Amino acid sequence: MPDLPKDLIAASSFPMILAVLAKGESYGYEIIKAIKEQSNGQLEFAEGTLYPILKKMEAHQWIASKWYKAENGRERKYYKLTSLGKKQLQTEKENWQSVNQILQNLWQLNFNYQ
Amino acid sequence: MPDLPKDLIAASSFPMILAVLAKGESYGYEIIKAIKEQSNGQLEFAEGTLYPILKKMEAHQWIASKWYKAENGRERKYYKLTSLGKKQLQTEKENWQSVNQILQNLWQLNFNYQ
DNA sequence: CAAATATACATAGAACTACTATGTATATTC
DNA sequence: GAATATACATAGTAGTTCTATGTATATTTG
Repeated sequence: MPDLPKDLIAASSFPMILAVLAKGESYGYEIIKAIKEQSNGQLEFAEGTLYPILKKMEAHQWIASKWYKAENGRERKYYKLTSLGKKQLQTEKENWQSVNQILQNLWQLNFNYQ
Repeated sequence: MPDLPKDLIAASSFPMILAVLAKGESYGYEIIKAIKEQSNGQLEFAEGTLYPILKKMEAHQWIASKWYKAENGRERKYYKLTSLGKKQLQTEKENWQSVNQILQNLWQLNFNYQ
């Protein structure tokens, strides 16, 4: 299967990451893994892609971070959704659903014309 | 309803325009109107947005254009899907459906946790 | 035990893209 | 005749993305 186009990955990155964090707080590396698993390997965010997004979300106050120490002593930066972030997740979802509905309707028309 | 984010509009522009042309050949201004109607006004491509996209699609040979003269004597540039374009429409659709499915699965998980 | 890999976070800047701003032009409406 | 709609077009600015590269430590492998 061909790689997904960059613009589509970019457009879905925010809703996707917010959705992962809605399941529970998580840290960068684990978020990457969760998305890879959820997409059966179709999507794999590089760290250099993910951390700027997390930084931006934090700047928007959609998420908040906190350092924790893992069992092996490693430091991990955990992110969790804020109430603002939950609202934004809802907004991202509605936006996506809107565009998706428009596309599905158009494709339905295409199908009917075939 | 708030405006849709630019990145989502950008990511969906190609599949959307290809889908409009799958219904039948059309010209620029009419494509803009078709999308506006199909989206109940949520989406409104500016000409400065549309024509570079059409140009790019033509460069990819997904569409072909031809000048026709309208009833009032005005020249119109009609675009139609090529067989390559039909394949690309299918690819765009599959890509979108892939990402959409990933998001819907994640949102389903979110819903179950609420 | 050393090398390789995995884990974990981070940022600069080059490359790329989008779309606004602006343009030309003619038909129609007010 | 002015305003608006219709019709097509492009340059270049602004913004964005993500690659490349970095630091660092734990674990696995040979």
